Amino acid sequence: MSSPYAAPIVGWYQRNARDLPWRRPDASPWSILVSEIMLQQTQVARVLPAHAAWLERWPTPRALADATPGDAVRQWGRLGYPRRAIRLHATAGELVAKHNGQVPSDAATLAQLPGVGSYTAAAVASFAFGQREPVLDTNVRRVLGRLIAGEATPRQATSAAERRMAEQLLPQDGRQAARWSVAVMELGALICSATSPNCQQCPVADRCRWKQAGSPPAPPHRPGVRYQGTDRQCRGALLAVLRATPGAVTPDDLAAAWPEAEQRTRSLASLAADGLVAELPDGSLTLPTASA
DNA sequence: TAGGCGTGGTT
DNA sequence: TAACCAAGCCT
Repeated sequence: MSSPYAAPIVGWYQRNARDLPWRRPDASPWSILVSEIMLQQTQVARVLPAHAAWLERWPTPRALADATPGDAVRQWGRLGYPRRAIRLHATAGELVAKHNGQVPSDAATLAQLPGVGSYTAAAVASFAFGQREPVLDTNVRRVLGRLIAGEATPRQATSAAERRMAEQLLPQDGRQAARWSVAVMELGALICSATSPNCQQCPVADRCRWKQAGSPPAPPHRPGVRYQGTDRQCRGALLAVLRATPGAVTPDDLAAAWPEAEQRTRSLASLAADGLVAELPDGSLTLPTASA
């Protein structure tokens, strides 16, 4: 083990880890990639059924690439951030076109896929292929931030110091590095949570700088962003109509879902720019049926 | 780099 | 109950 934290945290993980489909030994890289995309800003409990249904329908990248982007958006359902469905479909196409239908094993190649950023690239390289990559998600950042820096919550942007710290803590062996990363993530999800950490159950509470400092609260952050009445809500309402309707919908159908015309028009344009909506020659709207 | 981007569970 | 939060990405 490469740090005094590894043994207690990995040991805790082996006793307390949830049994999740994408963690099973027989999980394919594709299954793991799909899970990582779905888990972006989305709770595990909501991802579980969506992931199972997605893999049942599209067990391989090639299967998804043969579907339309609209199929992907419909299957995505109400998971949120439907651009993820469009980008996952586009990724499937790239895997077929450039990677022989396979998920690449190195983080740099993964990071070039649409919808795959630094976190997801590292997670797939590590969890699916045992590559030695630091996996820095919000859980890891919070756990290490508390444990070592003594701060309640991470800053908004990942700092170079955080990357150095994650790198230094990472075991040398790739498989052990993956086990360490998933263990820290799980600790952050189950014990060292954002709002109500359960330090009584924490395997490293005796060496946590944040706890030693008396668990000081996080500094106040910027006023929360509203949702009611935003373009986001409008986009969601319009897309819900499109998902629920086989074939095309009329502009009147959309007007019924969101009466405010100016905002509706603007949101529809942004959905089209994202490749989430297509306009037919007769002026009706559909989910995209070909590559955007 | 700050802000936009969905949806639902939790407190 | 109105925030807050949830395995981020992109521009």
